[in-house]
Amino acid sequence: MSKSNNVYKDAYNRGLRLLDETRSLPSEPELGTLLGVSRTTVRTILARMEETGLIDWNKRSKTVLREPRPDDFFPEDETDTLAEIIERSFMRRLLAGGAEAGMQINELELAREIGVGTTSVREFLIRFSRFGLIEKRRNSHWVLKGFTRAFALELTEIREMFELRSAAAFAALPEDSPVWADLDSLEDEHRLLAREIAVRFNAFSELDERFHRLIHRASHNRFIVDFYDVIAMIFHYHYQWNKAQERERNEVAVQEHLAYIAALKSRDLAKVDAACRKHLKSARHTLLTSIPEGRQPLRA
Amino acid sequence: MSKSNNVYKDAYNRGLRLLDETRSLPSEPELGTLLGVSRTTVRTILARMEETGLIDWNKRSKTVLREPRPDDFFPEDETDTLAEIIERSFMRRLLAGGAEAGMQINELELAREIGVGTTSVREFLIRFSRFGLIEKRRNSHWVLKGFTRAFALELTEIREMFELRSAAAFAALPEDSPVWADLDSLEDEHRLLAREIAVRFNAFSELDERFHRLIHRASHNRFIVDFYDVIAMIFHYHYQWNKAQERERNEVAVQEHLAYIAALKSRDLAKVDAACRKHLKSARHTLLTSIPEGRQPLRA
DNA sequence: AAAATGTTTTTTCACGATAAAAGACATTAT
DNA sequence: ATAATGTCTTTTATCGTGAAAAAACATTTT
Repeated sequence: MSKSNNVYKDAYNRGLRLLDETRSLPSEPELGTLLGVSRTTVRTILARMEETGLIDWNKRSKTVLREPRPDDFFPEDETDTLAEIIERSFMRRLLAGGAEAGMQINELELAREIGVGTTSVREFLIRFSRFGLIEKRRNSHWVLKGFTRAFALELTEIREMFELRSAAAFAALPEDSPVWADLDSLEDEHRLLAREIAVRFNAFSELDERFHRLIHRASHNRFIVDFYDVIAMIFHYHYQWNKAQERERNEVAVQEHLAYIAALKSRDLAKVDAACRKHLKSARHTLLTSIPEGRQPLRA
Repeated sequence: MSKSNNVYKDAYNRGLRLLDETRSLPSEPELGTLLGVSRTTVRTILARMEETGLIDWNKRSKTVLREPRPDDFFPEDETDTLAEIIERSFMRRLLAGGAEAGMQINELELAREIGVGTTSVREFLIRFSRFGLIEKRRNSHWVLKGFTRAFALELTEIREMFELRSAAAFAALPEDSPVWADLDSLEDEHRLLAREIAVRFNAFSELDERFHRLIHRASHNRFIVDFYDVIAMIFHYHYQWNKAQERERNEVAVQEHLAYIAALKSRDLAKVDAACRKHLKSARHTLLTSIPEGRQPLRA
């Protein structure tokens, strides 16, 4: 086996959802942009849609014949990229205990366990190394540095430095910058979520990421923007395993975001700084309490 | 062909240098640590040394028979790792003009041109991507972002943020920390270089890196420490192609370093801050003047 | 018994090969 | 003439493979 056709399968599933909305599909290039794939893949998708009787396809005409049924969709897990599969397996191992700092990581073993080639695992580890959790020994194995309190402190130190700077840059943006509209709509989403927090509290993490990314982008600095990938990755997994008081935590965070947004809109740098610090402080606290480790590192 | 034996060849060359110093070689494990390779490689080296009549090898006894001649050494270029070869080729293309921003990078073409497999090129590009000069389009090619003025400004912005913080942390280190001794010996090296600057000015870049890495390490933050890799990489190539007023620039930098060191030793945070800022300002200026680009970005 | 050497096994590194996906070119339809 | 479709070519993603290098195990020497 060489390459899975998950790109096709994922695009096909997304394509099925388009059938509900229209009587006939647009042109091939248009579908390509819509689904984010090449025309080659679009044609493979159309071919199958015709085969399964979903559409009638003849050159430019692509008439919808019937609505897609649940069994028309490819199974969810066949649409994942290899990188996603490897990351999930790796993180499960890492968080499911038994992952002591200093432990060595074996490419071959990982590859066998996940059922993929070594090349993919190697590439994953190289990409993953920028998160600061693993390190390579020159022509030898990888070493796990562990998701420790020290790691969390180092991460949040940078995060705070970057976000304070980005927030200040954001507040200084001209009136006519499109980010203000983005901020307004994020504010609306926050208000909506605040009202429905009891039932939709788990929708927060996604909103959280969009909000912070918007702020970081104001820095106009690729290193700051890219660093948010590290934070996002950590918080993504953190949300999955630390469910304690999730509702309460998110409720507090939404309110902090709203205060933060208000401060940004005021363009008062002192207020922005205060609101930003307050939110980051509680975000750090949440992260730290979820790391079980008795002893605090020496450097406070 | 599968894997070159550059590890062996490089270790062999370094091993030859040991022959000058002793009558007989130490044990295999000891040689392994000394050369930074496994015992397997040590034994391959010893086998060849015996074959070429350099030593007499019988179990524990490894008697030196003669001094190594120049032709005993493997050629320099056979001791490079593939990663080094690829990086050099890539940077040469990137700096040798014709590398416009937005240009796309072709893995296969690069691999063919350098004469290596595609896997190695892919892995190199993934590793290299953290420098912020290239970016991957999801299941498609890489895009060159270009070594532009904007890049240099973003890089130096982070550098200044990190170094000011590290320098402050450094100055706050306790009296008995071993870094003060390191700083002292670096100071000596700087004084020595200052005296011989006329003839040894090109020894500065290596000293520069060691000095700044020492300071960054005081942050005790892996993200700050790792970020110096980006700076080091840029400066490494920058030094190679911008030779204008190299001697003068380095002379100034050495003096700035000495002032910076004095400030650190005084532990006066205000002085540290001032000396650090002054040096970083001229470093930024040097880097910026070497980038030919008329228009300055809008965000000043 | 501790440390070295001798031997075998495992892992890493790098390649060529192959299917999926993208992209380029030629042709046809509006 | 522009934009779509049809066809062919190139590139990317992934695997299995084999040599280099590391690591583990067994045996001998001090």
